[in-house]
Amino acid sequence: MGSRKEKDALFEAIAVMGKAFASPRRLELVDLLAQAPRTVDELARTSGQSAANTSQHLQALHAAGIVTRTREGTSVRYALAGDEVLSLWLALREVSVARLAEVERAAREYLGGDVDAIGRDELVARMRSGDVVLVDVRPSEEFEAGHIEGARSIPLEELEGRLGELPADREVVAYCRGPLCAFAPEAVRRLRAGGRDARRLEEGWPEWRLAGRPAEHTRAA
Amino acid sequence: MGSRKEKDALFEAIAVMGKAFASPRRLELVDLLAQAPRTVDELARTSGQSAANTSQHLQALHAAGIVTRTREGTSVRYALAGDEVLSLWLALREVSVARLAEVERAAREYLGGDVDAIGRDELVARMRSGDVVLVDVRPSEEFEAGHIEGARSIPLEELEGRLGELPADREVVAYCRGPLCAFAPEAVRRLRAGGRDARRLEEGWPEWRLAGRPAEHTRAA
DNA sequence: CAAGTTATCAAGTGATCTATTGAATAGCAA
DNA sequence: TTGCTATTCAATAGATCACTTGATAACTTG
Repeated sequence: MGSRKEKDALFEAIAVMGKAFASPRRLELVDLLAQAPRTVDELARTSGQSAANTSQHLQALHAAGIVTRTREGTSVRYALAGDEVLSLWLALREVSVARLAEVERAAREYLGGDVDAIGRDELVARMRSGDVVLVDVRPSEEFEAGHIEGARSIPLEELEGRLGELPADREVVAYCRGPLCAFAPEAVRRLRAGGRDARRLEEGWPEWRLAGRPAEHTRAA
Repeated sequence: MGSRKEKDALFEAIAVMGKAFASPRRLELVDLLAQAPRTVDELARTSGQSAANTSQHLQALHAAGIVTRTREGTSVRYALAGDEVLSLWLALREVSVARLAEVERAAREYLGGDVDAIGRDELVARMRSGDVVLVDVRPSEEFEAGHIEGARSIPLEELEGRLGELPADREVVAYCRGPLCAFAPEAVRRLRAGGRDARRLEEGWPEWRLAGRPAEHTRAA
């Protein structure tokens, strides 16, 4: 007890968890799983990498206890292992934005020009008074897996074709996967180009859910 | 904006932070720095690795924005970069204990048999009523850098020789670096062997400080 | 059962990471 | 300046990791 050898073994074991977060590909998978559980095939397609590679990374995440695995007929559905894991990922992301200038720079580059944002509480207040319409611009599967209460789903690609569905006299608030997701900023730009008054929600679905705000889950999380 | 290339760059940049937590040696350094700032030489000696290697790891941590560096005459003092970093480390450690059976096993092995623990609130209440004495069993430099209000410093190695300093009619509570530190459990065993009534505090100094509980900082953090 | 999907395995190659060694540099003190 | 200590640099060998390719296994459906 208490020896150097045992201490090394302990840190070695903890580093298994650290290593799981050491690959950009794996982080992208974690980020996708933070929205909704998915099959290997779906993950491979939306992250643009080969199925074999995706499967390997998912197994690494599984070995680190970060994701759970469920067989569903011919496919296997992976999901984040729990809310502690989700909040660990959000914390890692937040610290890296705060402390690494390169992350901040890459984020600005990826997101495009900044657009006006609205916070949680103001959104809730303005929804209650009915002068705002909330739009979830993520892919519809993610909306179906869970979304903010009262939101309607209009995936970004369909936005321009469905502008007519949105009342012209109300401000539109768009939200997406989170502060590092490009969907909502882009949606706001397109809405404005279409003559609407629009802002993005400061945060995304995972942050909202984790904060315990009103949400609707259509399928099991 | 919004392209695959830019998305990859973003995750690549975040993974820099993840990679910093991917090595057991670096985690040990972070864990030491969570107690108190230290010089390269001190870190190398207490972690039992070469100075060159320690320096390299510290540079990796610095590049990831996890530690800050200050020149002090002929030596360089490193410190954790902020409380967000500390809480990220604590979160990583906690999740790995919760989700990796191997970490839990290695911890049991390292800590030796379990000893009775006392929680924050009970400790505060019993200290107030004066029927408990709180002992910090970490090395004295760590105590000097900061400790729980009202604690007295008796480093583990000196404990047996200084048993006489402790009132025999009060229960002793020992605390150390945290739940994965072997000092406090070992101290409790030795105190009991010496005929004292003793328990360990459930948490360590970093958790206490981060929770905003009463603390004394003798030097700058 | 046969065909088709989905996921995993196995092997190999190039890239990255780790720890070591020995040398170089920066600051301090005599 | 000269010596001394603390830190960093540079080069290297060994280990580990990432991604590809091609084959295999699990399951569903016709």
